Amino acid sequence: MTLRIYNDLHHKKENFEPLEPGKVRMYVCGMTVYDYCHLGHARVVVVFDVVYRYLKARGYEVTYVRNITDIDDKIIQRANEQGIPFHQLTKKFIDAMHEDFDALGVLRPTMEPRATEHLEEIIRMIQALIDKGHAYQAENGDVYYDVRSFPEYGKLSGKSIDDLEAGARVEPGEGKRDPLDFALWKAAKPGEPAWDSPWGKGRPGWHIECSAMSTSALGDTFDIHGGGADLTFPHHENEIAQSEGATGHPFVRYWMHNGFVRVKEEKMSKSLGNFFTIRDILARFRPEEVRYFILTSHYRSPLNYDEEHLVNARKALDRLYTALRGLPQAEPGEADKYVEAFNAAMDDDFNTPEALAVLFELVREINRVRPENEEKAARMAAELKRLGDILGILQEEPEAWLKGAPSGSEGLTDEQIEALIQQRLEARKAKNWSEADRIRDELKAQGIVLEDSPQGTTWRRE
RNA sequence: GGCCUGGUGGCAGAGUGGUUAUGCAGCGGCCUGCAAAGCCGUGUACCUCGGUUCGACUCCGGGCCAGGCCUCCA
Repeated sequence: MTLRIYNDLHHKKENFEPLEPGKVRMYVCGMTVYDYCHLGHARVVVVFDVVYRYLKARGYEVTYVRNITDIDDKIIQRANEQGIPFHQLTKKFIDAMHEDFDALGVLRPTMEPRATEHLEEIIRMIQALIDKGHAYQAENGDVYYDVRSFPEYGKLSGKSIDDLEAGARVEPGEGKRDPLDFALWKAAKPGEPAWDSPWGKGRPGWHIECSAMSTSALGDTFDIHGGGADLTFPHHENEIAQSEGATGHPFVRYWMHNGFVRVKEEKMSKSLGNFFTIRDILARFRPEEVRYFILTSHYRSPLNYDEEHLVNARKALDRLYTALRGLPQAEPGEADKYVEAFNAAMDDDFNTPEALAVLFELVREINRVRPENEEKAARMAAELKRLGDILGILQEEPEAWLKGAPSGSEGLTDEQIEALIQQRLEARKAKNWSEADRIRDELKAQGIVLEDSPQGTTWRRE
């Protein structure tokens, strides 16, 4: 079977063939760290975390690079507002970002390069662009990319230079030869953080850092470049112009962009102010619920944020964990049909909704088999858990999950619940059904669901 | 204005030229002291108008609607 990936460069699914057999080099645009991450950021990192996990599960050796933009206009502005050095601000939000992503079960990338630690590569690439006639220094000291010098400009976003030209704005005092030209190096203004360069003190533009860090880590040409769909233009278009202009080699083989998170049919974004930070959401929902919710829609489709959907995610996960509950440890097996279907779904451009559907089909089979053949059910359950791991779910102890309370909730302790269950057991022995039902109703009112079986009574929080 | 996505059942959300998505919710049954969980069964669907086809939700064209990019944005 062949893995197929929707390549945004050609607007179609293509067979995935890495540059070097058995190895995958992948770069994803990470965060600009001037604030807490919101659900839109969570989607990018979860989506590409699943890509990373699946490629590894498929046997590839994956080098996964996700950068951190730790110097830019917004960072400087925010640091000035707070009266602190910019690196103090970025440290705070890098730490917060790691906390959030770790909570969501996102594996750390192979490398997390920061712009401020790669000035040398950035400067070298800008110099190469100047040497090859793709860039120039303007009178104000800034260095700009000469878009007209790169005939293929627009090939990723499907825009023509002339169309862009019509709508382009010219900011006064920028010194660009052409309104479409973009800054590679920004000359320092008084009081701004600055680094030495052949063009005087200044700092790198946003686009060049990704080109420099990706190619220095992964080579002139690498396999996958990902990011949010809003980066297609101009960020990724500019990356292509910079990297191919500087190296003379093709830059990226497969471009992948994930769709937006929406709130009431509108893009969730900082500028619209309709965003929910990851930590806001994790105060009310468990990380795995958020992760599951993200994976219920295909990565290129829009994802509508709504608390009801998180509640639904919880119920769906309950069903998966219920199938795992109470089965002995076993080696994965007896589920080849489902494993094949799962892989087929993932091979089809990482179709996680389809892959999840396969998991539920496997669950039904486990529940059917369990009464007759617990050993077999256990092997199938182990397979379910292994597949879940590829999506980054189902790794908790089923009992712990099912008894787990939603974040931030209060209520009865486990001990109080167990005590009430004991009381009810006594009542049931005495066939005092009304008392038994009273206790069960009382617990139900507290969000505790009891389940009687021949093996005894189990409970869970709903 | 230019360019790009998408419009599926009560909700969410895949997919396919003629056959059950899946989850939640609903309904009937089994199980249960009664429930819950689970299992079995079941209903509601493919924006609109044309076209291609033996046959289209699925392909093509128009329309309507929604979202996005064209400026920082994951």
